[in-house]
Amino acid sequence: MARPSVKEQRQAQILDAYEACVARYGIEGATLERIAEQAGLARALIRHNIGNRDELIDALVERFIKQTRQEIDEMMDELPKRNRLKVLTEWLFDPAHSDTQFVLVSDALFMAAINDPVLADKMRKWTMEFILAIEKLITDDYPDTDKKLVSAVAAGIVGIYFNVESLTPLGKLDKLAKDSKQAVLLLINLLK
Amino acid sequence: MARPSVKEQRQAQILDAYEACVARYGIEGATLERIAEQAGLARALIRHNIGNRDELIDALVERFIKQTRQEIDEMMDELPKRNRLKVLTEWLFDPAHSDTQFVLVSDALFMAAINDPVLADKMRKWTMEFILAIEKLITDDYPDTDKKLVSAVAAGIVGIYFNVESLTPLGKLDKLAKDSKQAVLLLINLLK
DNA sequence: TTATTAATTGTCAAATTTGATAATTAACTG
DNA sequence: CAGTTAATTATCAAATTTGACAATTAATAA
Repeated sequence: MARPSVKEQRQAQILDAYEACVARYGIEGATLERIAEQAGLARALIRHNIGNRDELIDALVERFIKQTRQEIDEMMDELPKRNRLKVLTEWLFDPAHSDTQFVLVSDALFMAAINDPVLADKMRKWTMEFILAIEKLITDDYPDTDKKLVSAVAAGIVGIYFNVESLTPLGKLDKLAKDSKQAVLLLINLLK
Repeated sequence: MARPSVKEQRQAQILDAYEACVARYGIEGATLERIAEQAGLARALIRHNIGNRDELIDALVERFIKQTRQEIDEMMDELPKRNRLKVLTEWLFDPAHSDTQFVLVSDALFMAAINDPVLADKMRKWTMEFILAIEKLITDDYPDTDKKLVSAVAAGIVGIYFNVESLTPLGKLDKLAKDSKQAVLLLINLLK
């Protein structure tokens, strides 16, 4: 019939560039010009393939949630059958597994959510899913644990982890990262 | 001699408006026009009293650090002589003491610090001061505690607290706040 | 080869934001 | 009242960003 569509590749290409720009310049500083330059495309192609600014951030959020949900599932599947919580802790606080760009994008999305109730719902739900996954791990590793203890420890683990991730872009916080990991292990040891 | 200067009042007035705009529109969205409107002043007066955009954020950061440092000191002074850590925990997780605008401004400053090494140093130092204050409280309340335990618990408390504060602007996170407080209390109970 | 559909490029106008400076007004002192 | 200093206002030019649309080019099927 006609020329084949490359819309899906272009959309991915644009969102990749968008993430890089958000990480570098913040959500407001990620202008269409910069995104286009980062993607190696003409600015009009952003409009053609995705749309205006609002549609751009919508697309970014959707992809972000979809991707991270999948990655969390995969990570959970890869954990061993026993002692999963401690293995996960090693994974979470391993600097090699920290993705600066990912952290900056998620921070930017949380900030953007403050003035956008729809986005706020999505990010809240996203956070809750993560906490629930941790709670499930806890009850798997340590059944018969008091329900309130489970939710407190899960909230503590996630809080400490989120905080470290959001601060690490500042750099030079190795000690804080180590101490935070120890704090998480302290909480886990309460479950025995 | 001459007309009296109102520069100091004007500067405070402008920085107040700046904080309000940063909280509402983010650090990039806080344009000079919006700040001027929020302050009830002409845009040129911002330039006259403080300067351009860069000087504006410098002034904001300096005031932010100075003010919070003072507030932390005052808060510490107001704590009782015994059981100070638990009293502080009640204070930190009391919704009545949560200042949304303050949280949003500090979050914005952390984000801005990522591309500004000088600002990053200041925010890192600011964070460290807070952690050290907690560590001091711990050793006051529970002397003879192992040093590593002290720093781990302090990192945990601060991490959990910072995380809750940065997420609460999303709203509807009461359960997370309560669970987080419980997690902090769990850490504190390890000190006995 | 031609028709068809989509990708790509080019261009323009409107709105926003900022930096800068001149001109004017206000408050105080002697 | 006159002089002096600072506050305030008015206005301009430049740069940035965005939205929209027309024109062109490319790839495939019949």
